[in-house]
Amino acid sequence: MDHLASWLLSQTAAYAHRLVGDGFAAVGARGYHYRLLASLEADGAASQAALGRRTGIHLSDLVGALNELEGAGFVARSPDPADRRRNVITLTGAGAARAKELGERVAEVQDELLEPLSEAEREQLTRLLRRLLDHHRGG
Amino acid sequence: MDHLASWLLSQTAAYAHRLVGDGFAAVGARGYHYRLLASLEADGAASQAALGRRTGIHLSDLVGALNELEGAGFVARSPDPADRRRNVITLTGAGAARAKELGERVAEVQDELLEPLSEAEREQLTRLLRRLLDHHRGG
DNA sequence: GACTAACGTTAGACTCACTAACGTTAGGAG
DNA sequence: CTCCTAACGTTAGTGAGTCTAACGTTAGTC
Repeated sequence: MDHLASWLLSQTAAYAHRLVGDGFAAVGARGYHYRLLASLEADGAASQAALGRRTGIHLSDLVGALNELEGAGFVARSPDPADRRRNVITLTGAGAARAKELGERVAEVQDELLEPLSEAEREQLTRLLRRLLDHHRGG
Repeated sequence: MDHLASWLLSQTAAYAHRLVGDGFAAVGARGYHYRLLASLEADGAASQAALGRRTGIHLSDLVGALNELEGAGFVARSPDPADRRRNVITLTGAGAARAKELGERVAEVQDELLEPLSEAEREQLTRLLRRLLDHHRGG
C-alpha cells in the first residue's frame, strides 16, 4: 500500500499533526485555538458563523473553543447591535500575542518537518497542495 | 496562515481523511481495519506487537480492532506455539477479499483527490511526501 | 402575520491516538 | 535454578477533532 499517495499523505499529515499537537499542548493550547486566533488576526473580527466558515470548524465546536479563549482573555464576545442573532468575536491584545506565540510554534514544527527538503522543493510541495485544496474547495 | 505548508498539509489530509472515512463507513469499515488487512496482505501474518509496529497502530487499539475483524471472519487469532506470549494473526480468504474491496475504495478516493494534478505532478507529490516520511521514520 | 432561514447553543456519537496498569511468558545473569 | 528484565496481550480511561440532531431566538420575506 506504500505506493498510494493518499497513504503517504495521511501518514505525513499524522506525523505533522502529532508534532503540532505536542507543541500546542506544551503551552496549554490546541488546534482549534490556533485556527481561530490566526483567522481573527488575519481577517479580522467576525460572527461565530462566519468564523466557522473561515476556519472549517463546526459551529457546535466553536462554542466550546470560544468559551475557552474567552475565559483566557484572548477574545471578546459581544452581541452584534446590527443583528441580535449574532455574536461578534474580537481579538484582544492578549489574544494577538497568543496568536503570535502559537504561530511561531507552528513555524518551528514546520521547519522540523520540512527539514529534508530544499527551498525549491518546499515551494513545489506547497504549490501542489494548494492546487489540490483550491480545486476541492472551489469546485 | 495560508502560506504555511503544515497548514496546507493538514487541510489536504483532513479532506482526504474525510473522503476515505466516508468510503469506509459506507461498507461498515474504518481506517484501522484497512491498515491491518492491507498490512497482513502485503507482508503476511504476524504477532499483534509486530502488526502494531508495521501499521503504527497502538497495541491497546489493536486489541479492539482485531476483535472486530476476527468477529467478522476476516482474520484468525491463534496462539504462537513457539512463543506463548504471542498471538499469530492470519488473513482469511474472506479477509483477503475484504482487503481488496477496501483497497479499491481507497484508490477511487485517491483518484478523486488527485484529479487536478497531472501524472507527473502526482509522482512529484508522492516523491516529496515519501522523502519527508523516510526522513522522519529512519532518522 | 406566518413562513423560512440564519444564528448560537447543548448533547451525544464516532474515529484516532495516547497513557497507565496488570498478568503472563521468555530469556539472560547470577 | 532463581531473580530480574523485557516483551506480549489486555483492559480502562483520556483527549482531540469531526459530525448529527435538536432547540430557542432573531431577521427577512411573501
